[in-house]
Order: sequence, then structure tokens, then C-alpha cells
Amino acid sequence: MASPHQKQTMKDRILQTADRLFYLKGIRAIGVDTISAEIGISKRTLYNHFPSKDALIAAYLEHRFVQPKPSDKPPVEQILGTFDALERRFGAKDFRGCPFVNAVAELGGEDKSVKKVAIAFKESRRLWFRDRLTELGVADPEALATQLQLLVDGSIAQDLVRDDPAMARAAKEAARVLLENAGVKISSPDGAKA
Amino acid sequence: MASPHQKQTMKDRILQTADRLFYLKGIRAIGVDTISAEIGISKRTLYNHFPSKDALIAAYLEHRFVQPKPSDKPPVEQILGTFDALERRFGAKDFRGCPFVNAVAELGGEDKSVKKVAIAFKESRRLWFRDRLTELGVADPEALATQLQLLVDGSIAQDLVRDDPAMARAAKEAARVLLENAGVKISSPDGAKA
DNA sequence: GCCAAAGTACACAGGTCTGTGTAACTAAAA
DNA sequence: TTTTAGTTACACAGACCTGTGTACTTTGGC
Repeated sequence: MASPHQKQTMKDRILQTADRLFYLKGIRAIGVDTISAEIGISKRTLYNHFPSKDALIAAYLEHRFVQPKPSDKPPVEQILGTFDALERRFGAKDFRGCPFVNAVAELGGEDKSVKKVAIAFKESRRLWFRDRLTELGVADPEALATQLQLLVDGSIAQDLVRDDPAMARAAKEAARVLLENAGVKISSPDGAKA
Repeated sequence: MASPHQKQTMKDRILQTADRLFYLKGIRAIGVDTISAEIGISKRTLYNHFPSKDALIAAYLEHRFVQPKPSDKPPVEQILGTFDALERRFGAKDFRGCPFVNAVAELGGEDKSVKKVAIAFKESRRLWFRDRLTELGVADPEALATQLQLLVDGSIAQDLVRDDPAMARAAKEAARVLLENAGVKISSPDGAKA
């Protein structure tokens, strides 16, 4: 974990493969046999590293819970850049919505731990927006952060259904209007086109 | 079908129960045995009315595809009222997100017919916004309709995860800003509170 | 070379699921 | 009363799932 070029452990390989298949095909749709077969290991080995499928699911969601990289750019560029990044990811053919929202939709309100991590993730994203808005000195960073997060999640849901990266651009346009309405000056007006 | 007080047919009862359970617990989580047991009929009867579970799923989604009631209210009130209705539904304990988005998340890109009806539904909602925006004479009703739909889907996704009806109010606030930015005058400023 | 840890092969238990087959039953229409 | 359409009870096939047990083999460190 310290050394960056350390050889990938078996546990890493299992988690990485589970991540890809769970995300792409759905958690319920993928059995442990499929995962172990994909790696070319025995099912026994998988169960030697993860005590149950539930544990693997939990590890999958933790693995997806990554913080955005710190950036030196001005806050307003960071905020709007979020939607450019979204648009890029929408274009990728292996994009299939938000793993946390999907997991909640798939596993339902039954599994409380899944919902818990999903809430934590969404809130961490909202706080990321809020911190940058605070830096910009807007009047109500909490409320505006929530609204920006709505645009993010809305565009993700729309793209999941429509496969249309333009949803990210539409969200960006709306975000720009909300920001300007809050008194934020936007320097580079690369308007309709990304 | 013509007579409104016609006795509910067996097919109706099956569809109604399937609808409730599929939506609340998830499509993959509910088996045909569970549905027939809930109604108190044999599994055979269910299969006499629907040739397969897939057919039942398709009927479920068609059944969910309802158009909003026509309204006499001014367009701007209809648009903002959408978010009030959302807030009310978020408060209900049997609300569990958008059935179409959930179905796509659950069944994946595999099932093309599911995705097809989901796209049709989302587009029909967007067009509903667009028609009212056109009536209001805004400059670009297409783009604004897409943005409003983003707010709707975003608040639904957020509420699915957080169980927080305030998401609908946040979306309404953002919608108000977008509308005013497009030159729409909003008469009753029942601001932060619903 | 020796040993311990890790992985493999493979069967299997016990559960769930979709979908079918069949014979008996019920109720209403003719 | 007889026919007929719908329903029931129930077993079952065949598939897939999670998880375990066990004996064998590989592999890296000493």
C-alpha cells in the first residue's frame, strides 16, 4: 500500500474484478462463480479472502468511495470542471450511472449498510461543492451546494437512461446560471459548447 | 375497461400486486411465487395471464407510464407545482425513486425493451416541461426543459438515497432561478418554505 | 531439500428461481 | 343437467445461487 509499484495482491485482483462486474452488470446479476472464473481462480480462493458476498459488496462500495483530487485551479473552475469530467465519463462506454445510487436501487432499503455508505458518499460530494462555494463567498453555500449536487445526480440518472453526454452540458449550463445568480463572476464564457 | 366500476379482473389484481412489490422491493428481488402467494392464487393462474415474468415486468413498466393530468392553472404554476408534488411523494413511506431509472439500474443495459420504455418516459416528461415553457414564450424551451428534468431526476435520486423531502424544495428553488433567468415572471413568491 | 502458506479441483448441501405438467375442483352458462 | 372456462394443488425439471469440506498441488522462504 505504501510502495506504489507493489505487485498486485490476490485480494486486489478479486476486488478489482468484482468492482468491474458489479458496476457494469449489477450486483445481483453477478455471482461469485462468475468473478472467480473471470480471474481464473477457484471459488475457494475468493472465499479465503472475503468471508461472504456481502463482504465483497461492502468492499466494492468502499473501493468506489474516492475523494476528488485536490486542485490548484480557481474554485469556480473546479466546480464547472466537475461537469466537464462528467461529460467525459458519460461518453465512455463503460459508464453505467452512480454505483451508490444503483446499489440502493438494486438492494433496496433492506440493506442498511449499503444505504449508509451511499448517504455518506453523496454528502461528501455536496460538502466538496460547499467548501468551494464558501471560498467564493456566496451567500448560502449549503443550499447552492445541494442544488449543484442535484444537477450532478440528475445528469447521471438521465445519462444512465438515455446514454447522452449532452446531459452533462445541460447540467453545466444550469450550474452556471445558478452560480451567476448567487453573484459568482464567471471568467471564461465557453458557453454552449464544451 | 369502458365502465369505470367494472369488477377488477384477475389480470388486474396480478398486475397491481406485481406493481407494488416490484417497485417497493425490486424486480429481481420478487419472484412470481411471492406475487401469487400475496394475492392468494396459484402460480399457475399467474402464468395463465402472463406468459413469463418478463411479460409481467413489461406490463409493470407500461402500467407506470402515466401522463400527468391536464391542468387549468397557469404554466408557471404547473411547472413549480411539479416539485411540490414531488415533495409530497418523497414524504410517503412507499416512495422508492423512479421505477424506470430503478429498472434500468437493476436490469442493466442488457434488456433493451426496458431501456426503451424508460427513455420514452423521460422524454415524455421533458416534453411536458417544454410545452409549458413554449407557452410561456421563453427563448430556448428545449434546453430549459432538459434542465428542469435534470432537477427532477436529481431530486428523486437524492431522495432515494437520503430519504429527505427537502431535496424537492431545493430543486424547486433552483427551478425558480432558472425560470427567472429565462425571463419568466413568478407571481407568488412562497420562497424557501413550501 | 523442507516446510508452511496459499491456491486448486471438485463435489455437494441447501436454497432460490422460472416455468411446466397434470388431475381434480368450482362455478357459471347453455 | 351438462358443458366449459378458469382455478387449484402440487410435484417436478432445470438452472443458478451462496457457501463449505476435503484432499491434492504449487510456490516461495529458510
